[in-house]
Amino acid sequence: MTVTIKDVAKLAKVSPSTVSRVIADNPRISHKTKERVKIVMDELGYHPNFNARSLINKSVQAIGLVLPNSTEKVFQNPFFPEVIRGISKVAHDKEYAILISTGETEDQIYNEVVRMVQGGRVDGLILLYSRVNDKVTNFLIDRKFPFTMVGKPHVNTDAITHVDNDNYNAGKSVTDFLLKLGHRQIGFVGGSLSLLVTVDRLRGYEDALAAADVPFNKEYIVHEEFLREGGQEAVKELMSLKKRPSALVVADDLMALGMFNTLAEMKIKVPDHLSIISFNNLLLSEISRPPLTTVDVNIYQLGFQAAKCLIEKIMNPQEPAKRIIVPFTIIERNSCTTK
Amino acid sequence: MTVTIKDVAKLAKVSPSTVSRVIADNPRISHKTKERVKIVMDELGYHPNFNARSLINKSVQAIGLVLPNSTEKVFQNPFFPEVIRGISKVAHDKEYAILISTGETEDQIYNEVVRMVQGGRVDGLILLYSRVNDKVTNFLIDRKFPFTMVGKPHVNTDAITHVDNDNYNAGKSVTDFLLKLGHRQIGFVGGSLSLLVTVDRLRGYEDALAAADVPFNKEYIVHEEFLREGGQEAVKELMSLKKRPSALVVADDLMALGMFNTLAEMKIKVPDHLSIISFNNLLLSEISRPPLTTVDVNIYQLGFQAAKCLIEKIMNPQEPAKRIIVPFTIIERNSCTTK
DNA sequence: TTGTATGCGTTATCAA
DNA sequence: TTGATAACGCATACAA
Repeated sequence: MTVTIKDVAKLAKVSPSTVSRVIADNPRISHKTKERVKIVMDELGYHPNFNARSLINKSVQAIGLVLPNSTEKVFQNPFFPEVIRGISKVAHDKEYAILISTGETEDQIYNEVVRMVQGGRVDGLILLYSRVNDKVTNFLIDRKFPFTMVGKPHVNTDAITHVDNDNYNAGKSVTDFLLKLGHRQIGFVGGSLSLLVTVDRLRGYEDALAAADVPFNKEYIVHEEFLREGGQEAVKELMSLKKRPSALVVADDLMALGMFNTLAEMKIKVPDHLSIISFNNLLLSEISRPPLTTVDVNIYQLGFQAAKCLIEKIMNPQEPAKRIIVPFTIIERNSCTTK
Repeated sequence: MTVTIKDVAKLAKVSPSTVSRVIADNPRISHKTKERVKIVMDELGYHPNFNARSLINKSVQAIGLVLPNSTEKVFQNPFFPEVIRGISKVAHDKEYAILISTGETEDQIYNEVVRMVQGGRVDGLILLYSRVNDKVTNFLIDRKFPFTMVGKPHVNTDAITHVDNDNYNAGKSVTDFLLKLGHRQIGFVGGSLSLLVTVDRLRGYEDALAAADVPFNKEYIVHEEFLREGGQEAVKELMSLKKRPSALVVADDLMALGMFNTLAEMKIKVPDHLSIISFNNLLLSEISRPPLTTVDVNIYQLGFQAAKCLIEKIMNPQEPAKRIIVPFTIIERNSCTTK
């Protein structure tokens, strides 16, 4: 059916190994036969079989992306396409294929990863999240399988190459920003506490409050999914408090956006009645009404660097673990005002 | 290094073929040995090697997605993540992996596809575009390789399974919509004419004008990329005409959004001075100012159906070619008004 | 510089 | 019900 190395060999009147060497551009093959074989390859439309090759090389020239969740949910948030843009850039340059996980639950994803790795489907993985006690991470460490992480590892931080923002300081800066505007009732809307990004930013938030002698109020802390619905839930909760916050730190632009609808229904105006600062600087943060004051975390770079490090690691297993901190910037728009 | 079928065989005191049969759940193996082998597999942490298996099966349980362009560009438009959401849903259900193309130019993408196909990296492909004289399409037809298309094939329409909107009627409906509002100077901003979606909608637009006895004005037709910049270019061009259009049909929400900035600079108000109706009903069309009147083309379904058909085709090569038309709906918001 | 033989991990065929 | 053997397509050690 498909044309193999043998077909080429036969027609070129050489042995299969010679053809194989021509493909690998082995220097010990005469220029003449190289040419001849190449012509036959073209003629026959020969292309090497990846699976056969991988079987020997133990390399498939592919990297896998592990999402925190089902693609279905995750791709609702423009954060992920944007990381993938960065990843894809280097994958393409280095001629690696990209495989994406599709599992829906944590367990499904774990099993998928195990199959990918053990089955030899990928040479390395990028984890697009960092979670406490993550089975996937533990498995990969255990197997000594090459991977990098967007975010900060829960444990073995120094042994795992990862690309992250300084989320502690980001959380702090953002809170300081609101404090400077005169706010004292500042709410914090994060993702799950099992996500390290939440933990770090929350710590920054707490420390900023403490430094300003603002008492910490547990009721002001809410955790929800990084989706519009998450923002809606969060704001409902916070705005039903007897003492409403006057400003909010929100972990994601999409959540902030979700809040807008709910707040409108409640006749609460942003920023007049409630200041909101969020994270990610997605396109939508620029076009929303009001435009969001947000933290640009440089998503593209996050992906780009993670992919770059991964491929380095794959090509050279001795490559030491790295930590890369991508800088963030507060983009001031119109969702915050003085208290 | 990795544990193979032979290791399991040895420890379970059976032959490798028996182990293989246990994996395949072959009925001719006694329940007893099946259990024994399974225990050993667990013990050793055995997982089948995908590449070896594919070598024989000629099936890799993976589908490839071919983007019209570099991931870098394409993922700026939320259309694609949304199609992928639909695709991913069925891929996951059927246990297929997803590979995405990363090529930047048409030629690079073509070569990538050839390598994917000939190299046996995927069992089938989904083309996320439809283009005139597309090398990729021709190659796949020629090779009789399973693929489906989101969009309408340029040629061999009946022989290629594809999922599309009725873009002719969509273009017509949208133009009628503007005509009913009293507009006569209606501009059309599409993507490249090599994209069939543009061609179809343009025909609908023209026919609607003709039916309403509105003269067709060539100057009112502009073609740009499906990006914000594309919208900006287009609107600059159209608004520099001596006789400006009073309404625009725009091929994509993101383009429409791009127009907003430029129009603001020009002190042209939407919809007061210019009505805009666009396509796709992306999230951003809902939050933009003003919210966009747009056509919901049901992107998720487009992807979902394309994936479903592809996998059917892979599992049964006899499966006849299908055409699936996903319905569209005009979502009226506030970017259009009467003339 | 080139060819032969062997093996990668699995499945399928044939025998037992 | 199970085992031995060949084959999938390619790469490499060893020979020539």
